[in-house]
Amino acid sequence: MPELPEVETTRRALAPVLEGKRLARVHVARDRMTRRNERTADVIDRLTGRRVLELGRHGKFIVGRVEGDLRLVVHLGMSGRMQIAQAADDLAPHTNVVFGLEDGTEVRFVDPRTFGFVAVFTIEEMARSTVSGLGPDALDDLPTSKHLASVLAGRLAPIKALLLDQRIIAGLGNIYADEVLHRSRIRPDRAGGDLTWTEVKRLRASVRPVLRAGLRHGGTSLDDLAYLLPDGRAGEYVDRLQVYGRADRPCKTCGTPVERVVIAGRSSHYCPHCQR
DNA sequence: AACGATCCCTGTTGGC
DNA sequence: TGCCAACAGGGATCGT
Repeated sequence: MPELPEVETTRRALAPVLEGKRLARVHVARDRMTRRNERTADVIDRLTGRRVLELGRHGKFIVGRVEGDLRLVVHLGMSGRMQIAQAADDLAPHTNVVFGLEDGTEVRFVDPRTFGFVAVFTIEEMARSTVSGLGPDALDDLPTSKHLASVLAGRLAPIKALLLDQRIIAGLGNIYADEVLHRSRIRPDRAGGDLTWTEVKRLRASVRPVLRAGLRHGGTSLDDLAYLLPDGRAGEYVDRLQVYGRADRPCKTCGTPVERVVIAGRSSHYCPHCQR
């Protein structure tokens, strides 16, 4: 599932291919992918002939600067992945958007479930979009424990749900939220406002190590149909997951069977012995 | 305001 | 064995 480590891995692979290059041709095979713009033609017309100046990221959103004060916003959704290919190469199934460069290189957005999207915004549109409502980036701009404690104070929602709220911290998804909570030794169903100061500090201290570990291993590929690296390789962090997807299997720390519960409509995995 | 539920979408999985 | 319902999940939206 593309979360911060997968998105950052993707961004790092695409940056040298796209930065400074002119988009000669933009093809959209599924209109749903451009639903954040009024019309598909807006995406195509605004990008065609313009150069991508810089490729950045905020949480799970890839945000590129494009000539003409435009922003290219890409979200991989849950099944999206980018491919770097040549124009003559066969198209993979569900290739929904193609960015063609002048030298024949193509960046292809493959997304079977179409939860991902491509948008091109003006600065004004950007300010009205959800991207501007994102909380600080979980890796590059992680809030202090103090700030985190003040945001969590009084909140009754389970900490797992709050970690998934992109307005609080941007970048954690279902997998890494579970992993962060395991490293923090905090049960996912604890009310956010009930965490002690010590627990908030432990939580804060766990976020970046977990994300960096994911990043080091190219992210998490649960199966080869969902997220893959732009070169086609699978992310290998899946082998190092402590709890996510490991229901009824032994906790790697203590051997207690991992439990699976549903919190805020998402499956949550935790060790009932390590996490209190 | 905060929080939970529902929907979107399609490949995969589990049950009968 | 074969079919179909259930499931997975990020984010938008809606109801309470």
